[in-house]
Amino acid sequence: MTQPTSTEPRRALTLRDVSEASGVSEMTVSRVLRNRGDVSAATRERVLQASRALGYVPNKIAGALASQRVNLVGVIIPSMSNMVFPEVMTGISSVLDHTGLQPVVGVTNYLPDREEAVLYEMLSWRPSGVIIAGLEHTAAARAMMAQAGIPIVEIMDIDGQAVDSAVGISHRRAGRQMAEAIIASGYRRIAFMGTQMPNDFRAKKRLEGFEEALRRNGLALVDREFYDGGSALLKGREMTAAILRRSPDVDFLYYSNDMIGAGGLLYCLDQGIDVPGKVGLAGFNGVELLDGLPRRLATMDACRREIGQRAAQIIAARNQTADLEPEVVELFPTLQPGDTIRQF
Amino acid sequence: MTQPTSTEPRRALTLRDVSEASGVSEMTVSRVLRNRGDVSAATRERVLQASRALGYVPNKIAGALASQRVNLVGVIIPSMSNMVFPEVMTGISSVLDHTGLQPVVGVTNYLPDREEAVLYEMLSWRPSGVIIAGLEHTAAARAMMAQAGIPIVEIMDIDGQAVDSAVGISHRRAGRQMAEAIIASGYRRIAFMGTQMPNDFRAKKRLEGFEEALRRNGLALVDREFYDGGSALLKGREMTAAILRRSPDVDFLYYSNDMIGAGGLLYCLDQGIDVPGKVGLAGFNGVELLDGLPRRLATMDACRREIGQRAAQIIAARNQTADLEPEVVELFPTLQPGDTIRQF
DNA sequence: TCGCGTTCCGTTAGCGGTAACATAGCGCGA
DNA sequence: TCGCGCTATGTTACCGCTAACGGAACGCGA
Repeated sequence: MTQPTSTEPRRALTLRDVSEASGVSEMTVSRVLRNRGDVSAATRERVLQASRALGYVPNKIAGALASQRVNLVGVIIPSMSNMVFPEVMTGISSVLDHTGLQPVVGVTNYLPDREEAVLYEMLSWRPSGVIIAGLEHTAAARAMMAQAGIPIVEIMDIDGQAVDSAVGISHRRAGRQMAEAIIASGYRRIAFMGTQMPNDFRAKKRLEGFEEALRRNGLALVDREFYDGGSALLKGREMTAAILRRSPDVDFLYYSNDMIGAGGLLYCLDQGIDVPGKVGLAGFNGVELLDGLPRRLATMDACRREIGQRAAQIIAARNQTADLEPEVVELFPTLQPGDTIRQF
Repeated sequence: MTQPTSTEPRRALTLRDVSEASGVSEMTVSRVLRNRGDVSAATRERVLQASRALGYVPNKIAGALASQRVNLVGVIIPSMSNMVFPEVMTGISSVLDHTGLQPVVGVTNYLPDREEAVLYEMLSWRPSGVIIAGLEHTAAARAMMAQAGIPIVEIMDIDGQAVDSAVGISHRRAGRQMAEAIIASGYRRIAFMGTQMPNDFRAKKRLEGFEEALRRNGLALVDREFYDGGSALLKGREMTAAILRRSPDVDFLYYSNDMIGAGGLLYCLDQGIDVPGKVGLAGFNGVELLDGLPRRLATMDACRREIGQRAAQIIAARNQTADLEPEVVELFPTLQPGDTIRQF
């Protein structure tokens, strides 16, 4: 037996090293390490011991090239820092963990060009599937996905045309529903606050649905405010202050996400404003943060975890059974009225 | 020119396809696509056109195997959902973006065995480096990192022995500092709230440093409370309520993270408790969430972004220049007293 | 004893790129 | 005109592993 040489990593170990150390062919070592094919218990043990003793780590690059199989699933999302995608990731992982597939994350910062670049980079690793947020992509990105020959699942949104499969909610409908609930509770002078980001298509669709429902009821937004960057909670406070100063007669504040909604809520409570009597508030997403607020903000959960799970299931299924049809899965968010909408 | 066959992805394209379409050798195509070696402007253009027309995406698996170079950096962190690691990721990306290196994230959920598995999986892709949170790992994980022959940077913490390089702060010292500031402000009956997690070594070290400083001043914690799971903001409220009920004479609440600290602060304000007169509060991390709170929680920023940047810089430098020495970089968090510690 | 199916393991030929070297063609000074 | 040194391109030999097939050794029923 050679020296363990724990301090000298020099050349990376290969199957050949393990094969020599255990006196069998490389192929047999490969079989043992992948649990594939018949190997006697005795040799298996011998190989495993040699492998462990040497500290051998298989080279998946070579393996993937030879077998034409990669156990990676690309996940492309716009951001990691806003509470919503981490939960999607949790859903994805919870399903993938049982399948031998592994998620690899890429972040686009809501930039279409960056999305295209990340996608290109991912596809160049020949993953078993791709999960990507949204239905809006550059033409080139769309073409790449169509050509890739692997399952693609577009998540979060279903208001549009999917390249392949899709799992999400209708943000337009979500906006509409919230507007209807607000109107039904008797509010009439409604203002909106949201992000500046031109590429947050889902927020945009929610607002469209919201305004459409207002219009159908003979109403329109009385004021609106946008922000970008910075602490969302703080921005929520600031925008709310600005709106209430500018339009003191508003009776409802609709926020495009819970974080700024929470900021707005804290501001209103600070100011001693009667919530939901004088002013009602609502956000979107159903983040667990809200559970700790002094009053529960009205919101709609976006089914984030389930979206992740369903998307991962589609990839996994398509990977096991070829020729499955693309599918579009619509989920339905539930409205959580909380304590910031008047109840009758 | 053959049909574009936009609907028929069948067999994946290879260099050969592009080579045939453009009438040059595969090697030349490879050179063009990697911008390496001399190629005449004319052929370069021809190759690029053919490549684009076909929608060719290089196979990095084959490329990596042949060149023995992989532009990936493994990043192994315990969680994505607690505000702290996303910012580390931002720091890492901001540096790596300029280097051609790409981060690949793995999440361990604070489980050592899972960390070992994730590390094994990552190393099997032969990355150019690994950034991993913490200094505590299984023996096998430690051995793998020592053997890997690539730069390894352990981040967040420097209270311990690094395998290779490290970038972080001393959590023990951070705890000590906070305790000293609290004591200096005249608080004496101090309680602690934190996570249950036995594997959050950094939180544990902060508490150790904190208690040590108390001891040196003839003090000890008068009460403590632990939680796990659930909405941190809510847990902060609940634990704070429990402590104040159980030990009504406490005059300071030290939280192991800002999120539960924020929950505690909201609770105290709800209850009309005089903060910081009757009760002072402090957290840890310096999350931007705090900016939106009605009162600014005392905290210490953990240098998260800078940790990510420095770690990425080390990997990038080691990748360019072989034989650089391992380094341990200590960063120094600053105490932000906010509005929840008495000032004289 | 023969034949045949099992079990177990080895051999061969790539996977799709790239490093390293080979070579063709050209300009240009002696 | 020759030959040298470029530049632009092609050829060859892998990288480390696995699919597919081959074959030895053995057991067992006829």
